[in-house]
Amino acid sequence: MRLTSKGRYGVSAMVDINNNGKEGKPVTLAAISERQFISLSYLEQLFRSLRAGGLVRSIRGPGGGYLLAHPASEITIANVIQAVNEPIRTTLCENAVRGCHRGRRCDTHQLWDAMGKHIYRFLDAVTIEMVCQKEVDLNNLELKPVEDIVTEVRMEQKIAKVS
Amino acid sequence: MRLTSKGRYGVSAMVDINNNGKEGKPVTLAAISERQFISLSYLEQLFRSLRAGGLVRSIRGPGGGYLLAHPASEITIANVIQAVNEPIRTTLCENAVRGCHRGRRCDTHQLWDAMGKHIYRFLDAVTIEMVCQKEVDLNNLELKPVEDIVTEVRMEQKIAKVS
DNA sequence: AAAATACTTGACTAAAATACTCTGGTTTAT
DNA sequence: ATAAACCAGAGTATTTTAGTCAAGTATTTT
Repeated sequence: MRLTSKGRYGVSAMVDINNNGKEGKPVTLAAISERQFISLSYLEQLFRSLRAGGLVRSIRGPGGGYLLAHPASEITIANVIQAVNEPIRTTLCENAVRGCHRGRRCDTHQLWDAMGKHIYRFLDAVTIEMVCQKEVDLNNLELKPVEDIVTEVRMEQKIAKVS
Repeated sequence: MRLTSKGRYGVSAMVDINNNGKEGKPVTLAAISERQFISLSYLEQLFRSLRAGGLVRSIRGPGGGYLLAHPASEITIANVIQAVNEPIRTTLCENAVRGCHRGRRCDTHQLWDAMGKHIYRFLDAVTIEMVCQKEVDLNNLELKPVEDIVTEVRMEQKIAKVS
């Protein structure tokens, strides 16, 4: 999983649908484009991925648009980010089995592995619905135990920004 | 704070010094270069930042090298990553005071803010010493309460990779 | 004093990734 | 039929990153 502004846009779009597509009315990409300041072409690209990931379904023709494929309470931020990003290519660090450099597991492997799990646990605990409900305190969530996290982590380039 | 492979290299180098510079002996960049597979030139660039950040001190001349400026138990991963990365330029999201787009705080602002804090709390809880002590379980750390976190968060491009 | 070792600094560059845009479709409701 | 709306792939400009190069300066050992 990569966290990029593509993922950010994906989440914004999903939240927009949940906020504006009440009563089963589909939301058009043109409407999302205006509200979220995302170009239509780029949205089309994003929704291609979201649709392939089973997160939205579309209704074609005039009056059509997009709907969430599941209740907002069942779609996590991790789901969205995973959907819009391509599968990963290994770059710096080989996978956990092979070790990091030339068969030797690097001294910091555990650290980056733990960090990735830590991030994932957060993103997996937050749903689209929670983002829409402003009163939810995202700073004190109940996270799933680490044992339930099945991901394997790699650190690549940019990761986050905390000034 | 950005998490990049530059930060990764920085942490590797700091861990290397702690592991190999016992008894107050300085560690040369050439030695780190060999052990960690980082080019000497690039290490020089990294250590310029680490030194400016007060994390290492140098001893010049033959027999010289670098020492940790503080005990490994007092240097956090957040410290290292902060030191090697340039100050941040705002791109997508304005700061917390100004709002996100044209004065309007975006619907997902809280989410990315909370995510940044979540990541920071982890990196601030892990010290160089902990990374060196393989028996520490980084997956179940005691984190500082959110109230004590003074950072402000922005999401930019790539953020993390969790396959 | 000379020489070797090692740190210091700034500028520069190549490669990769990202964030889009563009063009041309196809489907479906009215 | 027509228009709204989705679908798809290729392509491109920008940004960022990772890393190099060249030319120093400081310190210790011999």
